[in-house]
Amino acid sequence: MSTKVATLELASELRVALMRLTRRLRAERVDQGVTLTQISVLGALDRHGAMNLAQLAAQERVQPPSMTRTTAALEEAGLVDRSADPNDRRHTVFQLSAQGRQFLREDRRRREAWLADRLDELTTEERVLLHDVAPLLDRLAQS
Amino acid sequence: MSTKVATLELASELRVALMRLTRRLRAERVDQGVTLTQISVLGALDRHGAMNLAQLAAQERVQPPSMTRTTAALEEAGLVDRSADPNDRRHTVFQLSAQGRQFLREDRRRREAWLADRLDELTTEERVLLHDVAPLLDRLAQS
DNA sequence: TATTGTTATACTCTATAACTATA
DNA sequence: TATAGTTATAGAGTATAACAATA
Repeated sequence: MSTKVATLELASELRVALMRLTRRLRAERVDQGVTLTQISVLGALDRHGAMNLAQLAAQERVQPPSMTRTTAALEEAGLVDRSADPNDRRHTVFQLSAQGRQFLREDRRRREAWLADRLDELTTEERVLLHDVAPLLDRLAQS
Repeated sequence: MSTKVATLELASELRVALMRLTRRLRAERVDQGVTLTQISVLGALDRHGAMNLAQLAAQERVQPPSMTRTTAALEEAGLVDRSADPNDRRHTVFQLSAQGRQFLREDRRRREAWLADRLDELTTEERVLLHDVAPLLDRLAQS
């Protein structure tokens, strides 16, 4: 089936492009000391409010031990607060600290500087294309 | 400027989506023992023929020491051959071995299985979108 | 001296397995 | 027993700095 072949080729092209761009992005972390993964968690807490570790791990599609590391780093940096859920003390609830909120606010102006600069060089059509494709990529990641 | 704000938001959405999907893809490596990064290098050697280490590193947008690791793993797996360039013995030329070529041939049928399955669930329009965006992502990675 | 590639070292991100605390 | 989270351990992928071999 030629449709299937096209799909396999597309999968290959797409994956290679994704890897290269992700690698490039990781090299461009703007703020030393706060990684892209950590910023992603801060953004999730900002969008969805306080969450426990399992919820954060599910949201970010990582295993709990990976999230333990990320939240530990964020807590040490003073960007999130942790508290035990009074109803079930096995749950650890994380939320943005005032400093974390401030970080996101400041970061919003300068983050993604490299990618934004590249996007500015694109045509309007290309930006529309990327805008349309972002939620699709996210859906693929969560399927 | 609202255009600039939109660009920053787009950069953020796009980056988060890229990270999640890349993470998901890395978790789905089909063939145990050969990683996605290694397959990417095999593909580059297949497309562009023999290359030295610096050329491979530039092609994959990594630093030379990173590529040294990758080629060492591929050589140990018997998937690439190395030889000294007779004209300049500082250059190490890498090429696909017969086994590496065979690996790519077999892999072509089964690789990207997870992503291909997901892509098959998409509409034709969505696949067209991804097909159009793949080279754009690659261009961004190389800019 | 300059260039190519490797080695030494370290950090990020991820995972699985085993453990602790709580329910 | 079952669940939530942490710790221990490991491996892939990346980087910079220092080095060896070759030009």
